[in-house]
Amino acid sequence: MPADRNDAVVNLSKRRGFVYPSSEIYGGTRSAWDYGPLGVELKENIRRQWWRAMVTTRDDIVGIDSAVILAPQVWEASGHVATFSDPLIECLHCHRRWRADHLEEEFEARKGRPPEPGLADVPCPNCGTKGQYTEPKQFSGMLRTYLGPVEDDSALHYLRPETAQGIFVNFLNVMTTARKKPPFGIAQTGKSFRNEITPGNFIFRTREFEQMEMEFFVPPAEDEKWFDYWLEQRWNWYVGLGIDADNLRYFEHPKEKLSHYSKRTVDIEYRFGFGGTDFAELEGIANRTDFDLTTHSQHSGADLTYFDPETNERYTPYVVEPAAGLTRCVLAFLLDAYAEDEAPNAKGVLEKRTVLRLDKRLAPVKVAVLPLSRNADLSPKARDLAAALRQHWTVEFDDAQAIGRRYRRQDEIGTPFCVTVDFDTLEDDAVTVRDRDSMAQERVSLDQVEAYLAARLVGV
RNA sequence: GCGGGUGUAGUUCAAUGGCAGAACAUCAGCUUCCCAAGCUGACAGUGCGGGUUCGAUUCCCGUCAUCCGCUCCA
Repeated sequence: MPADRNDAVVNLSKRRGFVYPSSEIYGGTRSAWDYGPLGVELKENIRRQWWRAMVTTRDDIVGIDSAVILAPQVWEASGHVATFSDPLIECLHCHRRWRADHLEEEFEARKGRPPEPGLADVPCPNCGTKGQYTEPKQFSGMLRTYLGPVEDDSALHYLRPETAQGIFVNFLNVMTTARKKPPFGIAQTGKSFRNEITPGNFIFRTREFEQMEMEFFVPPAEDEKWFDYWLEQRWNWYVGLGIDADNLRYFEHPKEKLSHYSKRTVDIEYRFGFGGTDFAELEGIANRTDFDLTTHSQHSGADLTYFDPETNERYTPYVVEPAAGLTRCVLAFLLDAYAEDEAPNAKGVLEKRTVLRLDKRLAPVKVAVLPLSRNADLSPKARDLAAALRQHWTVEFDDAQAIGRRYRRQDEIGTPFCVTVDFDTLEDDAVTVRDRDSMAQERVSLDQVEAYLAARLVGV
């Protein structure tokens, strides 16, 4: 049911306020999506868990928040201006589009001879027509903007296509001010922008998206050891937050298709199940070698080497980079949490129940306070309780319509606990706490509710 | 960007060259109401722009969005 599940999740996202089409009242723009009240909570909870796992619970990684718009020289040095664009050609006969370099290489490879320049003999893989293509057109993956009053070349700047470069250019700053030495890491989350040819599959591929990247600087000889370490760490992070391991897999990039900076790249893929995709990339772990620090050193003139006083050696650190898509994580966690089971209704008939089995740490709302009915005696008590709990967690108060309906509403957005104030509460000062997954209820005295929930909401 | 499909309440679907309907959802109210119950009521729609026509949601053109494919890899 992956296709149905995906439709259901897209639908739920809109209906309950996780994700909306961007600029919807003007017809929408396909480049991006907006995150609603629940979506922003989920996204920030994912970010918080990542930051906690990568930064605050470790003494070898620190965080930064660099600018989206960096000096244009950064992107020239990083190789993005040169290589982050593809030569696209179109067959004049069938109008299919191809990457000129790929077409040439594959054709020559089949003939078993070294590449010759030109596409004169190369047949269109679709219709077979030989050599009839438009001129190659450079399609840049970077978004441009012009800073200042004059739109000329000197004002041209780029929106970052990855957060990583903001880390590399701050390598010296961080190393000296945070007093770190390799192996150590610098982490950053934030927006990145890519002029994707085709955005699509809901929030999977958008032109504006969020990343969670960490650059781990290590002695050159230790790169492979740390690469394996992060491969395992990152897998465990997903599984630890509830992703079904059967829906994850590693994908080793073939050597000949590696990015310009990479010695080895392994993706962690999730079974998104969209359209033509089955598994698709959630996070890429790359061995960027000393490529970035070396090139920035050459272009800027800054010395980006590290001198190790213990071994008396000077070296340019190698970099192992786990780069995750935060917005893709939102989608993966939503898809993986979505479940339908059965629960009896008021008449004892089994009915479908939709429930997001999100990890408690990720759930957008932790507790819902629900007076059994809208009643002058119950409401004040329930509101006071909600206000008290709100000091610690995200809390919803809901007294509209039947109690069963309200439980289901909370199930659908993944709220782990519902606290019900009923007429007995007025006598015994106790409330009912209901668990999302088991639907089991427990009577807890009012002065114990906070402690009861705190014990079950650790690490949020 | 190219080829093909699709655009009707929040959602899922009807209908029509001449007043656009339903279900569910939402909101208000009633029933001491613990798992989507019942009853009453309310809000709410032809993606946008142009053309043909006395009249267009319906036919035509454009545009925007979306789905499938080529390509993009967080």
